[in-house]
Amino acid sequence: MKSNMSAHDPADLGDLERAVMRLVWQHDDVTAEQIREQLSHQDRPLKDSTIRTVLRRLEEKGYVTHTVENRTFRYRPAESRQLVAGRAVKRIIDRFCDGSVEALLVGMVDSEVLDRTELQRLAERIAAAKKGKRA
Amino acid sequence: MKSNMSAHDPADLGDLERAVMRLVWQHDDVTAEQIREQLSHQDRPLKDSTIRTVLRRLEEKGYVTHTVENRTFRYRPAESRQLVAGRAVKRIIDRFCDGSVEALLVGMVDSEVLDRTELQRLAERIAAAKKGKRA
DNA sequence: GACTTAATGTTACGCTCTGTAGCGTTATGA
DNA sequence: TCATAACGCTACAGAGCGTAACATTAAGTC
Repeated sequence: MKSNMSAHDPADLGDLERAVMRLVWQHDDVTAEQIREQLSHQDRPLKDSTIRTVLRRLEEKGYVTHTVENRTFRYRPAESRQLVAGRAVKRIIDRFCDGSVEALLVGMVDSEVLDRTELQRLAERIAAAKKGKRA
Repeated sequence: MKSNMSAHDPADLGDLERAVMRLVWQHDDVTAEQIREQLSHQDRPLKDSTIRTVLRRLEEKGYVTHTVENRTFRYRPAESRQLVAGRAVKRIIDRFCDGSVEALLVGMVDSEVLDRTELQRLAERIAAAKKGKRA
C-alpha cells in the first residue's frame, strides 16, 4: 500500500535489488550473466531467472535501461548513484526535517554520521567546489 | 525478507506509521486518541484500534515509548527526528555513496536538493556552528 | 456489588513487495 | 534439424503494513 511515487527512492529497493544496482553502477554496463557471476563470488548463488527477474523489476522502477546486443541484454544505470542518493536524502529531509537541510545536518552530527572535524573539512571542500565547479 | 537491522531506519516505516511519528514528534507526548483526532483533521479517519496497532508496532520498532497515566497510554518519541534522519542518511551514504559524504553532497547538488547558493550558506553556518557549539 | 464506560489486548485479513525460481519460447549456429 | 543460449511469462511463499473487529479489564457510579 506504499504510495506510488514516480521518482526513485532507493528505500523501495530490497536487499537483492540493491546488490544488483551496486554492480550495475560499478560496471556501468553488464549482462545478467555477469551479475550472476559477481553475486556468486559474494556467496550469493542464484539462478539466472532470478537475476533477470530482478533486472526487469529494476527497469520497471526506472533504475536501469537495457539495450540488446547480439541477442543479449546489456543493462546500464538510468541514473547515477549520487543522483539517486541525493533524491533519497531529499525525501528524508522533507519527511523528517520539515524540509530543513540544517536540521538534517544537526541530525547527522547527533547520530555521528559527521563529526565536527569532518564538518570543517566539508565546509572547506564545499567552498572549493563552488569555485572550481562554477560553470 | 528485508534484513533485520537493529538501528531504526525510517525507510522501514509505512505511510501511516510515518504520519503517526510525525505527530508524536510534533507533540512530544500524545495519546492514541489525540493522534486519531489529528489524523481525522487530515482527512484520514481511522478507528482507534488502527491507531493503537500502529503505535504498538512503532514501539516494537523502537520509535516510541509509552508510560501509563491514569490508565491511559502516553506515547513519546524514543529519539529525535533529526537523529533518526541522520542515521537514515548515514545508511544512504553507506549503501549508495560507498561511505563518502562528499559523494552524497555531489548527488544532492545534482538532484537539486541543494543549489550552490544554499551550499554556500551551509558552509558558512557550519563554520559558525563549529565556533558556537564547541563544547 | 452490578453496570457502564473508557482503555487496552488479541487476532486477523487482504494487499503489495521481494526473493526466488521453474518452465516455455525463440533465434542462431553447427 | 537440433542443441544451445538468451529471453518471456508465471508463480509462490513470507514479510510488512493498513485496517479493523472483538475480547478483556479496571474505574467509577448508583
